[in-house]
Parts: sequence; C-alpha cells; structure tokens
Amino acid sequence: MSQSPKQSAGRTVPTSADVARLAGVSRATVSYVLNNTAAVRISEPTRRRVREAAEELGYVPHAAARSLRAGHSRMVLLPTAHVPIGPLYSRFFNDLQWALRRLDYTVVQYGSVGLDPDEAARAWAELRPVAVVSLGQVELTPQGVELLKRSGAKAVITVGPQRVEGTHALVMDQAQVGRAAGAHLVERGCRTIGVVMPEEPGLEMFSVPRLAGVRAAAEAAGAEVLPLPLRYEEEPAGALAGRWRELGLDGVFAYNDEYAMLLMRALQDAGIAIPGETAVVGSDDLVIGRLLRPRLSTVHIDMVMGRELAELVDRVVRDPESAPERQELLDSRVVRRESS
Amino acid sequence: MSQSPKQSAGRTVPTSADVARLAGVSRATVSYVLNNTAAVRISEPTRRRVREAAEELGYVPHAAARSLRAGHSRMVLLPTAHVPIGPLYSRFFNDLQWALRRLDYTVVQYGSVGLDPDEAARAWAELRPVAVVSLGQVELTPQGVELLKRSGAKAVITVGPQRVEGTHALVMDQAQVGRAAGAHLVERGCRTIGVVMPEEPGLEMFSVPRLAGVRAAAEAAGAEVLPLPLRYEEEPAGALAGRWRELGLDGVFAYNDEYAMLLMRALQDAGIAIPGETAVVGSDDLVIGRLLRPRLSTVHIDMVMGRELAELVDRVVRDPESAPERQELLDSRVVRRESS
DNA sequence: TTGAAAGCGCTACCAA
DNA sequence: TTGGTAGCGCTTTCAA
Repeated sequence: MSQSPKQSAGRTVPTSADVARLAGVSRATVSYVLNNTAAVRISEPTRRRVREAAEELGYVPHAAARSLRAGHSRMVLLPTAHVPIGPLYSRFFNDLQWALRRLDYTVVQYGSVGLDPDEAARAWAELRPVAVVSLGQVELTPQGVELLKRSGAKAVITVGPQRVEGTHALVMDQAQVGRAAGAHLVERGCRTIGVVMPEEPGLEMFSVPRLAGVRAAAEAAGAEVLPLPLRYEEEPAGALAGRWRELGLDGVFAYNDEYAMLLMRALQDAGIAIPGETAVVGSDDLVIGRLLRPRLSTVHIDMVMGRELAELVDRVVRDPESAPERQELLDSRVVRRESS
Repeated sequence: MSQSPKQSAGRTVPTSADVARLAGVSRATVSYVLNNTAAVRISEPTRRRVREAAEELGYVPHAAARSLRAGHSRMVLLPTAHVPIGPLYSRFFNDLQWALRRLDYTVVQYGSVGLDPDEAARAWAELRPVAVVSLGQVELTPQGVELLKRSGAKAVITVGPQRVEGTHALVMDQAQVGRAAGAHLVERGCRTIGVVMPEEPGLEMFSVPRLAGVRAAAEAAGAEVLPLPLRYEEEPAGALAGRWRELGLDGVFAYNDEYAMLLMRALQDAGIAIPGETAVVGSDDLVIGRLLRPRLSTVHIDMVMGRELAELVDRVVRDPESAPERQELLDSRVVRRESS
C-alpha cells in the first residue's frame, strides 16, 4: 500500500484533528470552539489558540462528514434545465436562492438536462437534500417524489402549472394567462384567434395551458382558436406571416413578448396592419415590448416572491404538516397598449 | 387515516446494511454488486438477491458517505450569481453542464449572490469539489483559489475577462469586442463615440473591458470616447436621448443588443436619424436586433464550446500540469446591418 | 465467493 | 473546562 504524500501541492487537506494537534487540544474542543456550541463553555485563551490554529492551517470543515454525522443536511436542491424562461422567472429564481441562504440553507442547483424523471430523482436523492424545490423545468413523477421522501427529503415542493402527487404544490395557473389574453382579444372584437406555440423544447409546460386558457375564453364567446407552431427565428416568422391572410386570423396571442415581437415584425413586413387587420397580444410585460411600434399589448404576470416561497420551504421542512398542500400564486392582468 | 403507517412518516432511510440484511448477505457484498466491482466475482443468484432487495427498499446510496470514504468526490462546482448575461452565455453554460455529466461528474451550481469573494470560496470549499469552474460572475481572489486547492480541488478554472493567480484561465478578452466595435465605428467615419455602460450591477466585468477596447480603437484613430451610464428602462433612455445633441456624438457602442435596441428606440423618438446622425452598434447578435428598423449592426461573438471546456476540466483534474495555464477562447467580428 | 472490520471527518454524549 | 470515543454510511483490504 503506497502511502504517497502526493497531494496536489504536496500537503494534505487539514482536518479538525490537525487543528487540535496544532492547538494542543482535543478534537472535541475544536468542534466546540469552531461551532460556538452554546452548551459548553471554553476558556478564552483556548478559543483563541484553536482559532489561530484553524486559521494557520486554512482549515475548512468537511460538509459531507458533518452532515453524515448529523444525519441531515441543510441543502435545498433546485433542479434546473436550460429553459429560456425569461427575466420574470430568473428574477424569481434569484430571489428564492437569496432568501433561502438567509434562512441558512445551502442552495444548490442541479442541472438535469437529458435525464429521465426517475434517473433525475435518484441523482438528487443521492445528495440527501432536506428539500427539493422544482420550478417545473424538470418533470417530477409520483415515484420520484416517493423516492426523495424516502431518502430523507422533508419537503418536496413543485412550482409550476401542474399538480404532482405527494408534493406541496404552488400552482401557477398558466391557463389564467391565456384566459386573460383570450378574453381581451374577444372583447376587441376578434373572432378567429391564433395562438403561437413555441417549437423550442421545454416550453410546453407553459404554452399548452396558455393555449387551453385562450380556448376557454374564446369558445365561451363563440370565437375560433388556431394553434400556430413557431420557431424563434426570422425565417419561420416570415413564412407564417406570408400565409397569414389565408389563415383569416384577426387576433393572435403570441405566447410571450419575444415571440410577439418577432411575429409582429414579420406581419408588418408582410403588410398586415396592426392592430387594424390583426390584433397582437404578448405576455410577461418585458421591456422590449415597448420598443416596437405599435407598442405591444401584453399580459402582465405577478409572481409570488422568492422570499415567500423560501419561508414556505422552511415551514415545511420544520413541520411537513403545517402548510396547505396547494396554493395559487399567480395573478395576471392585461396591459393594453397599441397592438390590440 | 388511509395511509399505511409502516411506510409513511416514521420510516427511516434505508442503508446498505438494510439491503444486506434483506438479501441475507454482508454489506461488502452489497457494495460489490451495486458498484459492479470488477475485482471481485459474485455469483449470479447473489447478485439478483441483492438487486431485488435494493429495489424493494428503494435504496439510494448516500453520496456524502461515499465520497467521505473515497477521499474525493466527482463534484464540479459552478459558482453563479444572477447576472442577466443573455442567451449566449446561458447556452454555453448549459452545454458545459451536459458535457461534464457525460464525463461522469456531478455538476452543481452554487448561487453566491451577496457573498464576498472569500466567504464564497470558503462555502464552496466545504463541499470539497474536485473542480471549480468560475464563469466570471463571481469574483475569485488568489487567497480563495489557494483555499480551494488546499481543500482538495484539483482544478480551479476561470472563464472570464480576467486572469486570476493560481488558476487555469480561459480568457475571454472582452476588450476585443470593444475594439471590433470601435474600429468599425471609426471606419464609418465616427469621431466622437459614446459607449453605453449598464448600471445594473454585475455587468462591470464585461462592460469595463469593452469600453477599454473601444477606447483603444478610437484613440488610435484620433477619435474621442464618452462613457454613457444607462439603466435598462425606458425613462433613462429617453432622458439620455433628450440631451443627445448636446453630447455631440456621431456613433455609439451600446454594450449589447438589448441596450442598443432600447437606446435606438429612444433616439428615434427624439428625432435623431440612424445611422445618418448617429451610428449604433450593439453586441451579441441576438434575434431581437433584427426586429427594429434600421436593423441593428452588432458584434457577433464566437464562444468556446461547453464540450471543449468540459474536456479541459477533466484533463486538469486528472493531471493538473497537463494543460496550458492560459488560453484564449473568444473570437468576435462585426456584423454590419443598417444601423451603422 | 463471501464476510469481518477498519476508517474517512465530524459532532455529541459522558467522564474526568 | 476539556478529553475520550462511538458511530453516521460507505468502500476496501484481508481473512476465511
């Protein structure tokens, strides 16, 4: 057995035992001092010696060892996939992380692109997170939830359009966004309404319920709805605009402001008058929506704040029974500008 | 109560010992079977018994215990902050994660907003990652690097505008972007060039070198450069446009296409002719840059691919001496459209 | 072919 | 006020 002292810079990673040795105390004392354990009182000179030794060695506690010993971690795992979800979502995401860290959780995003739902759940479970907060970018099955809970997760929370068995669900009723847009278009007199469906993968979770919402609102008023698959590029937008008149649409809900901008530009280039010939409504109320002319009408979405969600996570971790299983958290309203 | 009490709340997380007991073998055998250890041969019936037991219990290995025992992990840590860096970066980021997982690393993003550089490095070190890849969103000091290496990180790689002592650096020379834009504007005849500097925090790492690049190109040709702080909102853009003529600018590099769009719209609303009175150049070659009229000229950036970086990470992990300490990885060129 | 047991780094209980 | 030490879940050496 070759005991090679071949650590990267020749030295080995310092442990609490090294600190104890250098300070001339026991490992227990080191632990007490560095964790400020309230139940034990250590003399000031000893404290100082321990601190100095730790400093000198560049000692950093080993999180895995600590949580192994403790039997639990404070890791909150956020599964992510690359879904170009826009500033709204990413702002929320950031707030959430910040708020969780303030509550003393270690927040870790786990990129799960290309894993199937059960593989993914297993990979997360290996890390033994105390909570998993799925923002709906990655699918979560009831089996996955069960596995996570079995491996110690106190809270499994989903934020998204769908309800998942066994989780605490923060429902974002995307259909509501579609209903708002649909109702608005109907009210503006539209009778045949197109709904842009992005072809980029990963957006179905949002686009499908939004379409359903438009449908509900439109059909209640006797208007027709036509889904319009579209890739986020100039060419397909131009092609769609090219056959616009044969589609006979007098209104369109364009998934979000970015797709709306793309389509609107293509329609204008094709000589379609907006809103005269076709009314256009986007969603998410992005800054860019105000840059084209006519200014884009949009659905403004009020999202739950990251801090609130962080508090929910904390509450569920402390007492899994304490929170409602399901909570609505999205509110939306149409901001009418000039394109509708 | 409709739930069977046995497997709901009070149950404990199954360990390899539980699997061993259920299968009627030792823990060692469980480990051999589940890890397909090549050095040991286990009979097929035993293998099956172990697998079935693991399945039945929903056993998931404990990553912390495993890496504690192994003395190392395969975790690659990517520090992140919320920097609205655009699709270019986020695409790269995603590719990197995917490629690293294919090389059997566990990729974890660690949100580090609001931590100072040394706190952050310490927090990362606690997780004992085998590699840290900093995409330049979070600052890394030489002390931080030293700490990480001391705690076992084999590779510390920075990707960004700056070189950091002790790391393998993949330099993205953002100044080059500025130089390209500056040279282009000078060539179009501009003599007094504005450079938009976003006021949103976190972008200085990109905006400052880009400004320096424009300066270099402009001053070589005897042109002047004026920094223009700007927040990403309609109002400040309008205000800037309002005092445009007194600034006497005949060209502007607008940081990126989004800021360029915002500014261009404000300038047009203020009656400034583009490119006649002022030429506008953005950066990053985003889709939206083609939606306004005139179409936006931009600096197209070719970034290194995530896969290449993943391979570099792997090489450095396996042999820290094997790779060059510094490598250029950004190439840029002006795409002239109509705004310049 | 399988089992017993040591030990990774840490904390918490109990003893001194 | 401090030290000794068991044991968290896992892998791996050595023995059977």
